[in-house]
Amino acid sequence: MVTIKDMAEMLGLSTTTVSNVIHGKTSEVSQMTVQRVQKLLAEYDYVPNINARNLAQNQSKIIGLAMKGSLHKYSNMLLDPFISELVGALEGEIRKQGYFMMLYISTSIEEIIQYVSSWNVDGLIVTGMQHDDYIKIKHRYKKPAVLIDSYLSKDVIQYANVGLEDETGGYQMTKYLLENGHRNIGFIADNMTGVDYYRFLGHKRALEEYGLSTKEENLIIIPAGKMETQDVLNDFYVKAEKYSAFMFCSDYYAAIVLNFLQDRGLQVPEDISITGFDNNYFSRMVRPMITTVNQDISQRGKQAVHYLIDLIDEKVPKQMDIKFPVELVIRGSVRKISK
Amino acid sequence: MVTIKDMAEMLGLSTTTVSNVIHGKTSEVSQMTVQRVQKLLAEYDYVPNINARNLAQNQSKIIGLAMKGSLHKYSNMLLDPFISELVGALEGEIRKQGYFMMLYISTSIEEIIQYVSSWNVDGLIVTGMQHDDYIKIKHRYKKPAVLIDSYLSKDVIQYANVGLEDETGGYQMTKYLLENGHRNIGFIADNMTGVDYYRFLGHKRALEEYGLSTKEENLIIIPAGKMETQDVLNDFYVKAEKYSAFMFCSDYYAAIVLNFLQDRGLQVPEDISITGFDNNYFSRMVRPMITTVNQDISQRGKQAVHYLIDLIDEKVPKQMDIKFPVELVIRGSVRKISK
DNA sequence: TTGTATGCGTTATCAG
DNA sequence: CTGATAACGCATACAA
Repeated sequence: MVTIKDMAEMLGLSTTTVSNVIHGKTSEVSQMTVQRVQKLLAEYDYVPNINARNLAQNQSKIIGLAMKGSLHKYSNMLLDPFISELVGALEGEIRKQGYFMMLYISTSIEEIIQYVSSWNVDGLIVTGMQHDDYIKIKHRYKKPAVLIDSYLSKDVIQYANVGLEDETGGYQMTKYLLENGHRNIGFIADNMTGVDYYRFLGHKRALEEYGLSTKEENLIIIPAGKMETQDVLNDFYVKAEKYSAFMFCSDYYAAIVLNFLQDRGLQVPEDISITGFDNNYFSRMVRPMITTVNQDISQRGKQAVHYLIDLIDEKVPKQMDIKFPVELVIRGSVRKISK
Repeated sequence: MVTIKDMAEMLGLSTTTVSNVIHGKTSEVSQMTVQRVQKLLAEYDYVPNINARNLAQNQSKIIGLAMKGSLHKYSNMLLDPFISELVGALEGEIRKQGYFMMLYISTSIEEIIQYVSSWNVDGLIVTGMQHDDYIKIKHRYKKPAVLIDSYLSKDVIQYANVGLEDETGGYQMTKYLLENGHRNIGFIADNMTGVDYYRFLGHKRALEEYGLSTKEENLIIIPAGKMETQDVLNDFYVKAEKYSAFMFCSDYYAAIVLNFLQDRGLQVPEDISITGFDNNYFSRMVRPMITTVNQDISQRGKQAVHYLIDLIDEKVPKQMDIKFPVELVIRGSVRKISK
C-alpha cells in the first residue's frame, strides 16, 4: 500500500504538493510536477486510505441505512421484496453520488445509534421507525437524516420524510371494492402503526362515505412473521365464509393467502376477493394477478438519497414531508357482486 | 462527540489509561480508576471513532461484498431473490461476528478493487466472478477473500470457494425428467460460464447415460435481463410445441415462463413440463408449484463468512473448495409421459 | 510554485 | 499501576 509520503519521497517533493495534485488543485502546481506526480500515481496504483482521509476531514462518505429489525430474530429482512427493492435502489443511488452505503440493522435502537456515531456516518436514511425511536436517534445523532415512511408530528421535532399517500391508497382500494358491491371487507395488517394505520384510515373514510362503519371484527391484525403459519392460514379459510373480500396491506401477504385459499379449493375472485398493496412481483406472480396499489419504491429511494445529500450540503430546509402518489392497479382478484 | 482525550482531561488521567479501561485491560488498572472511568464513559455516551481506530490498527472491521453488476445498468440486482437472500444472510452473519458489511457493486472490476483497497477492507466475499476477474483482484488485493459460486482451476491460483453441487443438480433434475419419459428437453440459461455451465454438464451426463446426445438446438441461451421481453417469451410459446420439458437454471426464469405459457392457454405440466433451480419463493408462489433443485443459500452465506473470518485470523488454509449438497424437490410442474 | 507544521482520535511502546 | 510520546495517512493553514 503506497502512501502520499512514499510518493513524495520518491519524487523529492512534499506531501502537500502530491496531495494537491491528487485533488486536482493543479492551479497551484506547475505543469511539470503535475505530470511527474500523476505518472507515479498511476504506476504505483495509488489509492487513498479512506480512514486517514476521513479522520483528517471529520467525515466518512458513508450514508447509513438504519432499519429496526423485527423481533423474530432468525428472519432475513431482505426476503421481503419491499425491503430488498428499497435497499437495492438506495445502494445504487448512494454509490452514484459518490458515497458508500452501510447497513445498520438491529432490533435495538441504542445499538444502531452506537454504530452510526462510531462510523461518523455523514447522513442517515431511516426506515421502519416511529416516533419514539426517532426521538432517541435525534437525541444523540446530530447529522442529517431522512426518514422513509414515517409518520411523526411536526410539533415535536423537525424531520425530513419521504412518504407515500397511504391514506389515499387505502381509500381508493376500499372505494373500488365498495363500487364492486363488497360490503363485508376484512382489513388485514401486521400492525396498526405508521403506514398501515394510515391505509386503514383511508379504508375507514371510504366505508363512511358509504354510510358504513368499521366493525372491530373486520380489522384483522396478524403479528409479523406469523402469516405463513398454518393456524393463521386456516383461520383465513374459515373467515372466507364471512367476508366477500380480504384487503391486505402488502402484496406479500395477499399472495400467500391467495395461494393458500385456492389450494384449499376456494376460487379467487369467485368465492373470495383479495387485494394487495405495493404492486411488486408477488402480485404479478400469482394467478389471478392481484389487484393492488402501485408505488414506485425505486423512485422514492432515489428521492430520499438526493434530499439527504442536499441536507448534508445544507442546500435545503430541515423540515420536509413529501408524499408520493399511489395508483390503483386493477387486475383479476376482485369480483363484481351484482345485487 | 466526546473523545478519549476529553475524558482523560476531565479525570486527570492519561489517554492510555482511559484506553486501557475501554479495552478491558483492567489487570493493568486499579479498581478505583476503572470505576471512575467507566462511570464517565457511560455518562457521556462515549463512542470510539472507528476511523481513528482503524487508522491506528491498520484494519477496518469491514467485510466487503464484491459483486460484478450485470451490463444493463438500470437494473437493481437485489430484485433477484437469490441475490437478496444471499446479501441478507451475509449481512446478518457479518454483523454477528462483529464486522460490518459494505457492498461494492460495479460493472468494473477496477473500480471494485479501488474501493476495496481504499477502505482497507479486512476481507472480501466475491460473488459472480470468473477466472479473469478474480485474477485481477488477487493481483492487487492481498488480504483474504472467499468466493461464492466460482469455478476456477487450482493450478492457476489459490482460492477459497463456497460452491454448490451444480453438476449433480443438473444431473439429478435431468435424470428425473428422463425417468418420467421426457426426451426433448430444452435447457435454458442466461450464460454458459460458471454455475450454469456445470448444471449443463450434469444435464449432459444424464442424457448420455440414457444414450442420448445433447443437440445444439436444445441449449437455449437467453441474455440476462431479456427473459421478460415479449419476443423471448413468445419464442417459448412457439418452442413449447417441440419440447416436452423446459429445464431452467433458476426458479425466477422458470416462474416467468410458466406464468406466460399458462396465460397463453397452455397447461403445465399437461402441455409442457417446467423445472427450476434454487427452491426459492418463486417456485412456491406459482401454480403448479415448480419442481426444482433445493439449495440453502443462507447456510452457504454463513459458511462463507465463517471461513473468511477464520482466514483473517489465519486459522485455516488458503485453498479450500467446498460444494454444498443439492436436493431434488419434486412438485407439480413435471408430467409423467407414458409410452 | 513548493514546503513545513500541525491536527484528526486512537492505539501501542516503553519508561517511570 | 500510570503517563509521555510516537505513529497511523491525509489534509490544510500558513510560510517561504
